[in-house]
Amino acid sequence: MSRVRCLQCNQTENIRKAGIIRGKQRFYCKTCSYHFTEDKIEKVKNIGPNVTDKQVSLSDIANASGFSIATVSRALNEKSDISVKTRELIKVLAEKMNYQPNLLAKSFVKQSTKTLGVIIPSLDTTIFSTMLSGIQEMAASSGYRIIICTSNEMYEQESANIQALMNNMIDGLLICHSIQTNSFEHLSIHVNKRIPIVQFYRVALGLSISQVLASDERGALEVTEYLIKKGCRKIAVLLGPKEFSLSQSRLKGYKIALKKHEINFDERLLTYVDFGQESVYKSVDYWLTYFPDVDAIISISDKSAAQIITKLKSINIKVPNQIRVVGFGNEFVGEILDPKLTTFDTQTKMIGKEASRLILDQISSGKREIKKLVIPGKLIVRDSA
Amino acid sequence: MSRVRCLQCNQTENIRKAGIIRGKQRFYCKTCSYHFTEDKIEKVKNIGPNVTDKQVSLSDIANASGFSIATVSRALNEKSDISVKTRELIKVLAEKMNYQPNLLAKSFVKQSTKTLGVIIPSLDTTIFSTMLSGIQEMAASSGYRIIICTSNEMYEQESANIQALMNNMIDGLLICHSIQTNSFEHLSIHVNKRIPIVQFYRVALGLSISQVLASDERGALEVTEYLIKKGCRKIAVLLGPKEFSLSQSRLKGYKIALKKHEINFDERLLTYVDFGQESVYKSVDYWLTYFPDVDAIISISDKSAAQIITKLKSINIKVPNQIRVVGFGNEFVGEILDPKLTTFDTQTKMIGKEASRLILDQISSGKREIKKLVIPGKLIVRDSA
DNA sequence: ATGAAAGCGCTAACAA
DNA sequence: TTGTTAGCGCTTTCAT
Repeated sequence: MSRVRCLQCNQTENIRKAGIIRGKQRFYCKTCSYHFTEDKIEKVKNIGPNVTDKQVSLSDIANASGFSIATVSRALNEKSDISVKTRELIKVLAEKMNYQPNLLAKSFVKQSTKTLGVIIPSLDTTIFSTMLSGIQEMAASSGYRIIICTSNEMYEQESANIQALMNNMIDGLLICHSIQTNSFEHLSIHVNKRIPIVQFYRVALGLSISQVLASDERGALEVTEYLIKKGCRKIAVLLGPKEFSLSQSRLKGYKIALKKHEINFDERLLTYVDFGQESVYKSVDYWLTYFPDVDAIISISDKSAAQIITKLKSINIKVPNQIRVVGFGNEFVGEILDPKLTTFDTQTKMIGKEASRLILDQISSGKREIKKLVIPGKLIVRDSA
Repeated sequence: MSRVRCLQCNQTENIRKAGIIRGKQRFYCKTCSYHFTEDKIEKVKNIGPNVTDKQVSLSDIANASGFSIATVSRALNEKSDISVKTRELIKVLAEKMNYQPNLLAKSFVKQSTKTLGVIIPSLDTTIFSTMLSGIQEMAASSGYRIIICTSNEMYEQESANIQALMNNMIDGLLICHSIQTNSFEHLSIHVNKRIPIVQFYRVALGLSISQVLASDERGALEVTEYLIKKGCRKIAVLLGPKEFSLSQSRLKGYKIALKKHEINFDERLLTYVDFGQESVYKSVDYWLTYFPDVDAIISISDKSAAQIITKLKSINIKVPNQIRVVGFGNEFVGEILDPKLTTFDTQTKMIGKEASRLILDQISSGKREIKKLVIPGKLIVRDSA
């Protein structure tokens, strides 16, 4: 059996040799129809697990200094009830012996890891990694690390991750639910535990857990009003999956704006997509076929907005002249689009930051003050609307 | 003193009230000149730290069942030397008592956390979060979690993070160096420790540490040759910071291609940027001023390529007719650019995956086989070149 | 100011 | 098959 592993599908089965290219063996993976070369895998040397020497522990320093373990611990932790002389002596010795505290032992006795757990649906979506960045920044500024788990939008994985993390691995949990998640017992059973929890971005209603949300409703309202003021009357909306609280909030804001300006709400102007390019393109086709007089499109994300504009341009519809397009999220892609994208900045990073701050507050205070925070966003007017 | 905190700069000083808007108090932060409202901060209730009840431990189950702690441990860990009857009995009891193992204690006695440490320069750059995604996927498939630290491109932070993580917090370390990092003692001192290390993307030469790299040299060579075949003779290159091994590798590939096709290398066609839009725009201005006959630009990243194209369009230079542009990385932005971006796909996610695989192999085998892996990429031909 | 000793929850070697 | 015991490295209480 071939020991070569496909670089694409990661299997060792069904690999065939496929000629030599530039002096290197080329392979073909039948499973995923992928050609590749083993391009420069150099095995330099094979040193054994020759761990140099054992980590020095408090007891080693105790032995070397003649003091007890307790005293050494006190000296190294800057406790007050110790003579300056002893403390300095021990610190110098520890330095010389290259002492490194075993954080695992420390965490164990304190039952605290100085680590936050974060569960997000995916790392491939800008919006999540941006929130993650905010979380990380805030956490780091308080000396906390973060441990990341992804649910891949699946309930099972989300649930398993919660369980694992809550078993003393972390001091606090930040969670953004998967699409699949629509029951919340896996979370609610942890509500009264030592470890605090904060939900962000996609949250469950009715749980006694702090939350940090984007201003979806208000955002949709502002965006819609802006378009109405520009003269639009037939405003289509591209939403995410129907069950999404996010879709519902945005829809609500949209409806309020319409009502306020006495425009009839037409359900048929809404489409619900799964974020794939396919479904976005389909939506555009659908609108143009059944509602050729559509004069604006509000998109669930900047990425989808970009796809919408690309699609419209490909069939020679002018943006914003014929159809105005607005996105959500203020991602980089909006800046380089042609025309530049008008978008509602949901302050994604701030959501992460605030969620992080909320949980750090709970950890340091020991209080379980339940807060619901809505991060205000703002409309970024550019050229597409 | 005001207790309101600025949503932008995160301070409580210098906050002024600034009128009422839609029934909500509006504020102004003098420090960072930012207006905001406290938009819907609801304090729902303030429950104390009423931890329901202590976590049940092995000893609780031992007491309840009449068996010893050791037997309970064996039963719950599916060890063989235990009667089926006892095992089932204990498992049922544990379930009933809602036992959850204390992972921290487990990690402590095993000195293994089933966690990989990852140090990356930033979470705000697509390329890093994409690699992270690859790392995470591979790790999760082997039951490992990942703990993320960012260096923010600073040596100090990188060094501190290495130190913290290597103190028994993790089973393996994956590191992508910061720009600032140009000495590597902070890493080399850990080479012979129990915890294996793998460098990826930005690596140090001369250390006995496994590495996973993008095929920068080959990529630049392919890209350059492609442009030459299209008839380009005056090919400018936008590089990252000069000290970057990445910049050097790409430069090398570029030079080889020129030499092969007997085109003179002109150092003045190179610019070195810091990834900011400013420096990219400046580069374009520079080329157009001093080398108006430039017929192609190779960019360090797709993001910069996008900025280059935006800039060229703004001064009515046609891409690819007058100047061809090629990016690196195959990011989403390239697909929606107009014209669509020709780019070299460095297989960013694969780099993460392979780095992760490498370290998992080292962990499970206990071997320290030092490998250098170059992940092959491929040219994606679209419209910009 | 310092030391002795208990204990955190679990695993594993050894004994029975 | 089951129990006893030591111990992982550290913190902390209680003596001295």
